[in-house]
Amino acid sequence: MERKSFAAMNCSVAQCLEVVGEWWSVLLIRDALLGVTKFDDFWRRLGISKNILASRLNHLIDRGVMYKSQYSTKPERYEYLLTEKGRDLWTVITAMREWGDRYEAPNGPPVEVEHRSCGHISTMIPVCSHCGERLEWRELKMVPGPGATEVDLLPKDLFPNSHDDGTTKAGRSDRRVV
Amino acid sequence: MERKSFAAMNCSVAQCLEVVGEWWSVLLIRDALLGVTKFDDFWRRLGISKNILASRLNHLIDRGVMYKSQYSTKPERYEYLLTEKGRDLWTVITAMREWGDRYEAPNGPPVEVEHRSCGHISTMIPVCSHCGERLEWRELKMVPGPGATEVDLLPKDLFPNSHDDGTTKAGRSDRRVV
DNA sequence: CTAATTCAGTTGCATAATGCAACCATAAAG
DNA sequence: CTTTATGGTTGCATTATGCAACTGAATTAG
Repeated sequence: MERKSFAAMNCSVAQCLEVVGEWWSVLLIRDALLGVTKFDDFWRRLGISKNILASRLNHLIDRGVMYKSQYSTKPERYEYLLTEKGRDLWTVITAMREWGDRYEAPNGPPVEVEHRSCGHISTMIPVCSHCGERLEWRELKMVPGPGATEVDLLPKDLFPNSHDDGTTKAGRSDRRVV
Repeated sequence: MERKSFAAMNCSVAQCLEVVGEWWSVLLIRDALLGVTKFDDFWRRLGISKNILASRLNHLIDRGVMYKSQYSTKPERYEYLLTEKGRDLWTVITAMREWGDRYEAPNGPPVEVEHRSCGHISTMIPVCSHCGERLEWRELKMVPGPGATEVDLLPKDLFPNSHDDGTTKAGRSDRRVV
């Protein structure tokens, strides 16, 4: 009875969790984004067990989020660096940090962000890639994308364009959208 | 030897994980954002064990992310709804979904987002709350905020303003920033 | 009127996942 | 020559997770 994997779900959120959803993984990415690279530094900063740390780092490497780079030959030593795929998780980490700042930081944000190019403290405002207006949750409507498979079992009217007439793009399958 | 808690870390990312970092929690929020409200619907859509589901829902309620609302009196039944605190996690979920779309969706995004007010498929562009320019990770500089405590053990030059002269805002403690 | 179904869980048990501490190995430092 | 720094591995104890069976109240089917 191993822990159930999210890999079979046809959902990008689930796929993201499959990569960074384990305990500690997000904090490793956070620290890596701050510039931490060495096994011992991760270990000391986080207070994580060494076996778990090794396991997480290897998983992140397997999934292409980090890679090992040799920084010493005599005692053969490697540092752990983020790939572009890993660095692109900064939006996820930043969204989490800002949510935590708003709801779980009674003494105020422990860390703030300065936008170098304008020199001011900054938060991340989400705007629409098409019209540039600020995005609000209620303005968003989920629709099936090119990778969609089935749409049954979804709450009614979330996908009003699909009447389940059998003409779903990718045909029938045992997979589920979202 | 229980699973180590992140609660003692003075970091908003860790606090967020403390609320939604457990296995399944993020998928529950995702489905709740899609309009799923009933115990059985979560169970069927996710394939989660009922005991885990009950435990996660109660945790989310304890942390103020969801609440129970009675929708039937005769068989006393409740639905699970997101609070504003919970709905505000949409940025985190969306950032995860877009990352998954980019790196873990070989057949294309299973779900896309339409921006109702402009009518087009949209992605979330992060812009600076001060200058409105698009934010890039390399343009961001982490600085201690009002809730900062200690800054030792941090990678050098990440907090160049603090020379650890003992005048840190909140004084000495065993806590660590970030 | 009885049986099956729906909804919302709870309980028991087996198997992973996690945490701790001890240990290993190389090289540099004192 | 012993200690320290770095980067792990191994063993064992404790949690967390998953599965299936069960409870219980009310509604629906036959």
